[in-house]
Amino acid sequence: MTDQVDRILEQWQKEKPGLDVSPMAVIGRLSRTALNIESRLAGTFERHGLDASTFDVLATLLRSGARYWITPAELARESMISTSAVAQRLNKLEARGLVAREANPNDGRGTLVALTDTGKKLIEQALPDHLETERAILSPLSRDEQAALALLLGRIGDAVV
Amino acid sequence: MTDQVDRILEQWQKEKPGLDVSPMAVIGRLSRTALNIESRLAGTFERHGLDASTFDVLATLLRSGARYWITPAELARESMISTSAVAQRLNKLEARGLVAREANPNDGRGTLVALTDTGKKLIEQALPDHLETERAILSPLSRDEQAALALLLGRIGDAVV
DNA sequence: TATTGTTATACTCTATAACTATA
DNA sequence: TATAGTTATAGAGTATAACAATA
Repeated sequence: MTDQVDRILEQWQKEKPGLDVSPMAVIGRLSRTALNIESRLAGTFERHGLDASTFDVLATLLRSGARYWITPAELARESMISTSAVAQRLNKLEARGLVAREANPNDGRGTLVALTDTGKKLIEQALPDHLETERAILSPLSRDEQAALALLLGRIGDAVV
Repeated sequence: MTDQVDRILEQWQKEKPGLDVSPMAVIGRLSRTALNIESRLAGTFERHGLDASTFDVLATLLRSGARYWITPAELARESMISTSAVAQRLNKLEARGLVAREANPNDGRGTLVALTDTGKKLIEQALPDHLETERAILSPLSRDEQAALALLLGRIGDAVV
């Protein structure tokens, strides 16, 4: 049962016999798995008229509490993008009537963002479908194996971040 | 030892208590880890005047055998992008003198691509540095743990692809 | 002066479609 | 007709820098 990464490792082995390319086995699979997952999730998003970055914003707003408003700066931090990218995402979402912007009463320079009723309805419809896709992706692994995977990834993440 | 993903899960737990968001623990960490790794690898590439896609092409050429030429179609397959994207990548690499294109003697329609001496030198310098970065990223895990991680990722990949 | 947020701008990357040349 | 590869084009997404308003 060889996969694409196995073939690549064999090529390296043949071409550069002295080189220890074993890290590629792990990181190569990680990258390719992430890419594959991304494209599978994209299918679910599309069924709801969303894409990954739109879902990201709406989900962040939903989980931050239906009755709260959050600032563009917080959104930027959550999504690891610039505040300018956030402004441009919000422009689109606002045009579609999915989010609303209001002046921040505590800071005249600021803005607060929240889901509209339409936006809330949309993300609440998409979320269970999204989770179902994630569950399907992970289904080849037992619960314990999923937990082990999360733990190993967390150990790398701690060091990387 | 809570991380970003833990915080997100707690938010969901609070806001949607009935919802089983456990798949997010795994897939969220996988996505974020992949992103972090990507940005760390980018640093190494940059030190050699490369980026991920450039490295990708040069490494594919190197491991396919120094004395062989490969077709743009093969490059597209390896990198999972369109042949048009390959042509545009090759234009840049050719302009920098890192790859050479020649007519395919066996097929008048075709092109064959190979590393130039300069390109070979560059990728052979970058490769050990790249592997060192990958090793550093994986260093929090023992050899066995790295193997276990690769295996778990492979099990997901098999199902996804 | 520093900070929040938006916009103007430019850049990078990509895929689709049109095109050339050959099979 | 089908295929290999390139180019022209347009679209998506981003960040940097400039800007306005307020702290």
